[in-house]
Amino acid sequence: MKWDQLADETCPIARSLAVIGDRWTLLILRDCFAGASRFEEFAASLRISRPVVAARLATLVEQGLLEKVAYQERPPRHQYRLTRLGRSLQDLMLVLSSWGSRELAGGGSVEHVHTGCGHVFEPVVTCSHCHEPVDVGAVRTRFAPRLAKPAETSLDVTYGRG
Amino acid sequence: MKWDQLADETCPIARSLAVIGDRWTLLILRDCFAGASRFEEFAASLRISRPVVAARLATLVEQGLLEKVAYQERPPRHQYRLTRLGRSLQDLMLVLSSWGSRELAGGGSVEHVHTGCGHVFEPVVTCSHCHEPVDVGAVRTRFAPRLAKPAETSLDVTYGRG
DNA sequence: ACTCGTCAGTTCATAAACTAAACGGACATG
DNA sequence: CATGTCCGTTTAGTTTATGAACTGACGAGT
Repeated sequence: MKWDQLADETCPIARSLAVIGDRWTLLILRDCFAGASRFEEFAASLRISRPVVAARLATLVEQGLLEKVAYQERPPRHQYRLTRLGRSLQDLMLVLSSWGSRELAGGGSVEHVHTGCGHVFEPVVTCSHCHEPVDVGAVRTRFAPRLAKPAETSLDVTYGRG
Repeated sequence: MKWDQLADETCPIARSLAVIGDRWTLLILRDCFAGASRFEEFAASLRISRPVVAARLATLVEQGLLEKVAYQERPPRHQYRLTRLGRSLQDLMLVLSSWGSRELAGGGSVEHVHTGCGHVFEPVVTCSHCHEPVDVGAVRTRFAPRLAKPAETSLDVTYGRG
């Protein structure tokens, strides 16, 4: 499988990763959520090579996660801003941040404040039907019936085989 | 910044990506959640080069997300199974899958069933304090006070500058 | 006018990562 | 003894990323 064929996969995880699965893309988006908007900010924050910053920003604009907005004409200057689609990754960023803080060495160096209630919080993934937190192991994933097809390997199983 | 320095960052998103930010790692983990456990299953499912499959599985074992368990001695055969740490990525996988289904072309080709209530559901990220869904834009991220330090660029802002 | 600095990239040569294809060993089957 | 399966490794070639330097448009200072 080539990287750029991933977008054509049926699996939504594969399609998501085709957009944000690049090594640096989520770090660029993190900086966007943190308020960064200019080329030099991303380059300084990530300390990766400038061609890569330029390439990633270009594809993010192309994919509609960021938009390039001119804020002055002379000299031409613009900022990269999150679109609605880009902002829709907030849930993912929260869960990713929370996982790293909870599970990895280094601990929780950042806090998230819910402006709705004003408190520091951790994201809790709940069920849209019963509103209870979704416990580890309490999920089965299957092909949606309308698209069911003979799969190469069945996905209609829980994890852990033996 | 080099890829392998990411694990030493303060930011939990950077540290998370040091573990799962590789191009293929989340696809391998997806297959694990779907029940895959053997080398040939991963190689067939991902259709990426076998050395990369071997390398990714090895680092996942090293990082403690998978464990390599012998299931027969002669010939020596083993399976890769999710550890507790690996299973703790369930939330992330759900949110990633849901985002792809909702926001990207291709639609929702898989469904998640919550075995707690028995219904098909979408993951909803809620606030651990007030239990309300966390709306887009309703989050501020800041350095945790005990680790507050003069940041190169302040992270204590919401997204969208101008 | 001349030099310096900022911003947003691009170009270039080199270094790292990935790739397909073939090979290896340890066994099982026929 | 030949073939097949499983789990990789080796090899050689291609792709991608890297740091460093460069371009170009402009503004500020002298």
